[in-house]
Amino acid sequence: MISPEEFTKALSDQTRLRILMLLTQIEELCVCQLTEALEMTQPKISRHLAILREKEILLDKRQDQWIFYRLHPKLADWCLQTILALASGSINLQPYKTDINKIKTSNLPKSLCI
Amino acid sequence: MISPEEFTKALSDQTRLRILMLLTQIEELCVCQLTEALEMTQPKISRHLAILREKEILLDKRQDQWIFYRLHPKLADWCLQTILALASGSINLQPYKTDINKIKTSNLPKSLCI
DNA sequence: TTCGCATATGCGTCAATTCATATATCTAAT
DNA sequence: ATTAGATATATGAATTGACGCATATGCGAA
Repeated sequence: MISPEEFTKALSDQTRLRILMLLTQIEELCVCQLTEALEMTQPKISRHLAILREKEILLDKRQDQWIFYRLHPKLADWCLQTILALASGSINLQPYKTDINKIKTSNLPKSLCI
Repeated sequence: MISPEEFTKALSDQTRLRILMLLTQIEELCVCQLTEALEMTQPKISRHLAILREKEILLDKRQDQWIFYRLHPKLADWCLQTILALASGSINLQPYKTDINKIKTSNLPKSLCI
């Protein structure tokens, strides 16, 4: 079980916050969607995802050629409540607000388009 | 107004978390009480208090020879909710649990004893 | 097997953070 | 004004953290 200190350290980076805030609004996202929405290099996104995955804050799953990330379904309740409280303060601020809009207006990975 | 990123950075240190968790349980505490309960040097406690004070997460008030700290009464609701969510996951864990017991069994600053 | 796409990791560097120690400041009391 | 107690700040060493770039891995298609 993650400690409060490890948890807050995992949240104490804007890139990781932006990823987490998006995942409170949109159930799952693949690396390429995050790379596009946050306008960052793929290795940078991937490295931050690895930190959140190793702490079991996010869960990854491969689907075809993409790897999708979502909030870990077994996340402790206090962790989820913390993330949701941060989201309530973030989603109307930049850059978080714009991130969400970008994701919602962007295309899904090809194979998921019907 | 503090940004989500600044706020999570302010929480991402065990000493600062221990101070904050105590202040969710006990309305106000002076520096010497914190120094004693956390068993840390006074400059170390003072430096971490300064970080929380500069971010307006804590408010200080002088009373006689002591300076008391408490959660800032104008703290944004999402900040308070975040701190309370962390507290719900922390107060039964070490070292947070023991910190609270130490404070409750320790003496108050002299002038406050009736 | 080889190619191409999506994602992950290794490494060197630079910036930020923390700590211990020493010292300064502030207040109250003498 | 001096002293003592409480708290704050400055400094420098050591650690940690994030980044860019290059490269590796994993998988499906040809």
